[in-house]
Amino acid sequence: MLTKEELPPCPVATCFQLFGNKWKIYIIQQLIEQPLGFNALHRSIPGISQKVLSSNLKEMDAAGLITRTVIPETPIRTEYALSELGQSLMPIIDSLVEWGTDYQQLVRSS
Amino acid sequence: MLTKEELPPCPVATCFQLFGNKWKIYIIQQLIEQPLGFNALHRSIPGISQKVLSSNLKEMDAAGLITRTVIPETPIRTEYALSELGQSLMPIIDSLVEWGTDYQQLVRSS
DNA sequence: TTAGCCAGTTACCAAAAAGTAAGTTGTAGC
DNA sequence: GCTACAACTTACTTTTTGGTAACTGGCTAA
Repeated sequence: MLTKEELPPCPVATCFQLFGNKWKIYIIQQLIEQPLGFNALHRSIPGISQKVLSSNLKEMDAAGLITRTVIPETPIRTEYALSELGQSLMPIIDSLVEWGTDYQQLVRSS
Repeated sequence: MLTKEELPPCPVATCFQLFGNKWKIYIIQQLIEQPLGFNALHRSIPGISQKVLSSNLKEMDAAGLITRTVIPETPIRTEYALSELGQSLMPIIDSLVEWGTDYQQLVRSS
């Protein structure tokens, strides 16, 4: 979670700080389906670099949106999953998908 | 509205292209209250520069989210207002405000 | 005629975000 | 000992975005 000092006064700005870029939303969308390891996540999001994936995962973990679990299998794996807080974003994601889909149809039919 | 070529395949990416930065959301939030002229809008959003306001308004007008009306009063004014499409974003804004507020309370109480 | 308001634009600079590609650590199987 | 895989990190460059501040141009009221 953010500290009180990092928290913007505006609720919407808070949202943007936490998940206001396309990569974070894509990561959340992937993790809705199932928990994934780093490389699996990397493969499932076309175009993202390892560097950007890594930094976004760190920020989302710090924000409390996802969990990072090291699994002592062989080879050792790291599993990223949505936290409860992350799950609570699903209605927002859903409404974005719905609105975006409607807009696409509007454009395509014009 | 965007053209078919500018439209990303992913609905969420479409959303980000149209209103995926804090300034655009702030602009929409201001215009929910009432239509505003350029300078009034500029004064009502602390920290935004005229340049960035101007370019964001252009993009949002092109996307069909807002309307731009020149009013032949003296002095001549330009009025920016939410279009019907822009109004349809209100549920998303509302859910962002709600989620952001909840998160803020979580942080403040921890 | 000069000062002021509205609605911007322009040129230039700084900061933030993202892309590229190679390197690192650790473990395991052959 | 070599190869492979998972999970990253690092150094460097490019692109995008945003900020500063000054300027334009139409109109008006004193």
